[in-house]
Amino acid sequence: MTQYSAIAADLRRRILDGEFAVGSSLPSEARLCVHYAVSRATVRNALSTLQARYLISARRGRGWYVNATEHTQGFDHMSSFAQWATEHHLSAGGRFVSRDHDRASITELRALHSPADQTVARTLRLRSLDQRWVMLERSTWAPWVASIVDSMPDDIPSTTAGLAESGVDVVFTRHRIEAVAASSEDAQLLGVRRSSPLLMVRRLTTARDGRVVELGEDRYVPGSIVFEVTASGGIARRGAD
Amino acid sequence: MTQYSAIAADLRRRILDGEFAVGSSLPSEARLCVHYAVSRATVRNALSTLQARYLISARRGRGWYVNATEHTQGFDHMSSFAQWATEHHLSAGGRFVSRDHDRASITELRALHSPADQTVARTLRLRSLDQRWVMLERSTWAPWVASIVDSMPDDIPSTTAGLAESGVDVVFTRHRIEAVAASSEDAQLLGVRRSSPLLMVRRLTTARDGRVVELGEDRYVPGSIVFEVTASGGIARRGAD
DNA sequence: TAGTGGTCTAGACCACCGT
DNA sequence: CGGTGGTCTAGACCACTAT
Repeated sequence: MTQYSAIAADLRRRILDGEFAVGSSLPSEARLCVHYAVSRATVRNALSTLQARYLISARRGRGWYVNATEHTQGFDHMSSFAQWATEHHLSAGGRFVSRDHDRASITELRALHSPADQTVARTLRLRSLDQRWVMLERSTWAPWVASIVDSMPDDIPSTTAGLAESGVDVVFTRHRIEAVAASSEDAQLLGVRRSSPLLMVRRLTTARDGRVVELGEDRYVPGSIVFEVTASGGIARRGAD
Repeated sequence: MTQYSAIAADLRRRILDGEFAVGSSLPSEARLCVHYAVSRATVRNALSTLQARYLISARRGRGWYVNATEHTQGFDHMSSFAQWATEHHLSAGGRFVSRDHDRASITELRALHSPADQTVARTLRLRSLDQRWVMLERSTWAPWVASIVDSMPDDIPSTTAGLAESGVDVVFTRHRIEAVAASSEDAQLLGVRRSSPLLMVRRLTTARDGRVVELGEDRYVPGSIVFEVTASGGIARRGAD
């Protein structure tokens, strides 16, 4: 435990305990330096971590103010389905419904940054949360990871963890969120009515070296998972660029 | 322009120009200090701003690596519908369909942090993007802003801007994203079929002093707007807590 | 072992805010 | 004006990574 993270945790606790109410200001950085007996840089490091989570915000010449009493998990911390579940003390499961190899479509090739005439792996996977099927995951895997995906057991709980074991670190994901009507296949596998609303998340995951790993399309049963985002409004609160 | 933001901008330009490819490493912090003739703290401040945008990430003992060449707009920059539209060079419109005063429900009172037996303002508003109706906005306004909302013209393009003119700065918004089926009313106003899928965003907006301003529920026509999030994966890349 | 990023110190000057 | 946060310096020691 570093000093600044201990200070951040303590300040967070004091906010949750009500010592610093929403809308009120924190002690000045100088006072915090004295109180925690550290340098100003360390105090600012602690405050920055709370600011990054939108718990507090600073006003030049005035002080640090409390935005919220709750720590809300934003997309910052969203990674893989399984990782997310673990962090929330839920058990994530998965089962491959089908795995095939196929020629990539032109759209896919462009998205995968792959040369023409490549064979990709296509998978359909049911995913559960606490033993309840809540999501259907359709993935197209880039040729260079297809064999790794092939070798995974049918009930692997996390493909991201499986890839990591093979030395493929997923570091970057872009999510696009939309709403769609359930297809017949969706409805049957997820146990919902046809054309009932599903939350669809299109993902593009990238490895550390920049290569595209997977094109994913997840369809969630409404109510099973809520995507939550906390954002500070106003204009350009972040310092730079 | 501060030094660190200038350095961040320069590094970003060099990444975009291809001098540092995706997956490759940046010069070490020490080299960057020499190159830009600044102290290490300044270099790290610059790198942090790029890291916050998921453009680069660090590996202890190894160096800084380029994640992506693109700057992707995430929810960090999401504020009000109108502000978002303006930033994307789209024209946002709005029209109040109804405005009423009503007793707050118990759920609403708790969410608004309001004492019992308060009268809230309830509004239903159609919102357009480039002259197309794409969203239906149901809002419950806290008692202390109800009169401000009452005084707004029917076709006000941005209630957030209207509130700001009255001295109410919205600084904090929590979004919860789900999928729902269109009700009869939704279908009629948005021009879609009943029970067709809509993207629903529940919002809680808060003023600078911590008071809750609005409870909102937005329903988007699919395809009109895509919510996009870019996130770095891996395990707890952020320092603390 | 040499080089890297992660953390920390003890100062400094500045722009901005309220009085 | 005094107090606040924003930026910056010139060091230091540590944990981790590669060779």
